[in-house]
Amino acid sequence: MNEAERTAPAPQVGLAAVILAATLDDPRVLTVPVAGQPEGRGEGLPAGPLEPAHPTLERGLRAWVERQTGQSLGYVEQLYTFGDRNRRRPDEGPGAAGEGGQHALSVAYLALVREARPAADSAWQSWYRYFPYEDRRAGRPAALDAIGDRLDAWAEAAPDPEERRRRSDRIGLTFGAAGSGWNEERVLERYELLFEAGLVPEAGAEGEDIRGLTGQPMALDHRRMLATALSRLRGKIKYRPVVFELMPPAFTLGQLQRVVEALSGTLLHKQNFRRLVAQQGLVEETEAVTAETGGRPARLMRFRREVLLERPAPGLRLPSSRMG
Amino acid sequence: MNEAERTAPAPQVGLAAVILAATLDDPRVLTVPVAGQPEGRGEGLPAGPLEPAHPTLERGLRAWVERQTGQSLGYVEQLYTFGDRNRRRPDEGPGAAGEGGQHALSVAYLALVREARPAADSAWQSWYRYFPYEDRRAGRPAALDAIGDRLDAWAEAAPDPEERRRRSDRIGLTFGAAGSGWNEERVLERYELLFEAGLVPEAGAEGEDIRGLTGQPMALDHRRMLATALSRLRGKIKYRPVVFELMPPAFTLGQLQRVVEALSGTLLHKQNFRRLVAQQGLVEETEAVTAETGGRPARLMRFRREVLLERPAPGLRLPSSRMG
DNA sequence: CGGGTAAATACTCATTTTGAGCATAAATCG
DNA sequence: CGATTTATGCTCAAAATGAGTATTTACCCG
Repeated sequence: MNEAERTAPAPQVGLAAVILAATLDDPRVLTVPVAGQPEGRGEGLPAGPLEPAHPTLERGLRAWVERQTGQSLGYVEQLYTFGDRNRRRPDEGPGAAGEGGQHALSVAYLALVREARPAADSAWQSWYRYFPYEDRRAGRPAALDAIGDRLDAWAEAAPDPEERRRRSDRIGLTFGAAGSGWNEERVLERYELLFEAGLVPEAGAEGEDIRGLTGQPMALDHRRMLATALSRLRGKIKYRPVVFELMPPAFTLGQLQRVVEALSGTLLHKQNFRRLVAQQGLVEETEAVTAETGGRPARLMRFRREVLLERPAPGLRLPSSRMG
Repeated sequence: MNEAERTAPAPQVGLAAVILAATLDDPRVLTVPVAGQPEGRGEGLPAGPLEPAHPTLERGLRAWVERQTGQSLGYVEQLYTFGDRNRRRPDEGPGAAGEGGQHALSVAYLALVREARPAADSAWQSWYRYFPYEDRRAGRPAALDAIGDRLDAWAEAAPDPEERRRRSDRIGLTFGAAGSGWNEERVLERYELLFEAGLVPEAGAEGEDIRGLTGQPMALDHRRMLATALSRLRGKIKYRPVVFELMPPAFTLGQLQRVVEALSGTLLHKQNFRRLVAQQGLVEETEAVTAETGGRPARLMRFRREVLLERPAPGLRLPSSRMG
């Protein structure tokens, strides 16, 4: 049920799904167990080969997901197509698939769902389990210091000065150096950098401590797919009202903000956030209020679907960071 | 040399390239002749099957392009993976590949190049040849009236009122109805709509006049790939400095603006455009000036590559429209 | 060789859009 | 009741935008 078998004489085409949901404080990803993986890398994404019976790629994907997790998908978009040889471990060399051997492709999809009822073997996991350093809601994660040190060491170890400079520029660019700050969209670039620097188990890193730093690995190249999905979602949220795919039909502005913060991994200025949402016309009030939020009861809102027909590119332009 | 042969028992994986360049007033796409196509649809994109000898998808693509056109590629990014069954003509039904038959996938890439020396059989064509209604630099194209009429007729012809409303909402959304204006990024959505409405030869439309309205068709689903590329490029130009991949090493701000206008299909306010470029720190002056622009000589500028390391998301946020 | 034309470039100005706070309201908890 | 917590309303300065006006410096033309 995964793309591990890569020996057939024709290109193997696999389908994989990054299925995301969000509770108030945790963005979630749906995982399934993957057999035959190295120790500690048994978590993976729902996936399966493209079969002749599948009418389209997307329909094939939905079928696999439903079969493996029982989850039916609403919003789905294609993410990226990964070729296996891109993602060979440095120490593996040409390896199993061999030079001139067969290709294996994975077409990865992003899906956003509301309900999070795990079924069969599947389980919802916080995605910060896989990218702990991406969550800055409680401030800059301490692990970033250690990561920075290791990355710097990697840069220093470059064969020539030219390459050294390239590496440290790249570190600055992706992890935010002096001057330029943290860009929450660069999830994939950060993961790729860690991979190239050999700081993730997928790239051969050993030791338990590495998981504390760079997060839990996944089967095959699934963590890379997840990173791709987070980059896409964190970017898209700004110019398309996709968050609402993750929200219940009625919600408070506070809850909406919590979810956006959970996705982006940063905190937002509350008053400005609600001003933005309001003036964008993204939501409308319902008559109901809820007292479940702790303090003063909040008005329940609903997504205004009409906005899709009105504004050119409605999204949540994440009003500044910091501040509760 | 194209993905026409779709009978093998394993998924056929093809690679296709949308290679774009820009002269001052024309954005260009590199085309090659494709054999065995219906009358008038012999133009296509460089493409070829993924072969075992290709180390990665992207390298395979570069090899095909070089072989077919002699063009070597610089900037390349993956665009989208198309499954063939998505794109079956309504009148064809299950057709050749057959229910339960084999899939054919095409992984399409976008490439941006500077020089435009056509080689072998290839030819550079203005992309507005394929999407004439996308060029608004000389004002709203007159053809849009006729297109609008035909689309409205299609909406009217919907089987039920529900569907009719959906269709006309969609027309308004993509082609710009009252209220919401034209969004230059929706190239793909517009093409898809024309396809579904049967207003392009690829969807079975007959008659010479249709080309005057909706543009020249291409082989297979290549026009769809081109539309995908334009959507991507028109969007990306706003938040990444990709235009410079199309510019010579030194250029004037006027030339830069002409290219951006050519890509986006709209005119920009000159003074604001240069203010934007300047304050974004995207370019720096060279010592040279050129008198080749007509009036007062202009300073030659060059792209500041360092900006990639500084600003989070530098791009050209297209300062307003209208106005020379 | 002086006037007309075409760009390029420099500034101005009113509006909007941001980023940051302050202040008040309405619940719950001890 | 007073402290705490979240929701909501409003203000204000700084920065970004949209739309012009004005000036400079070529070339072209007779």
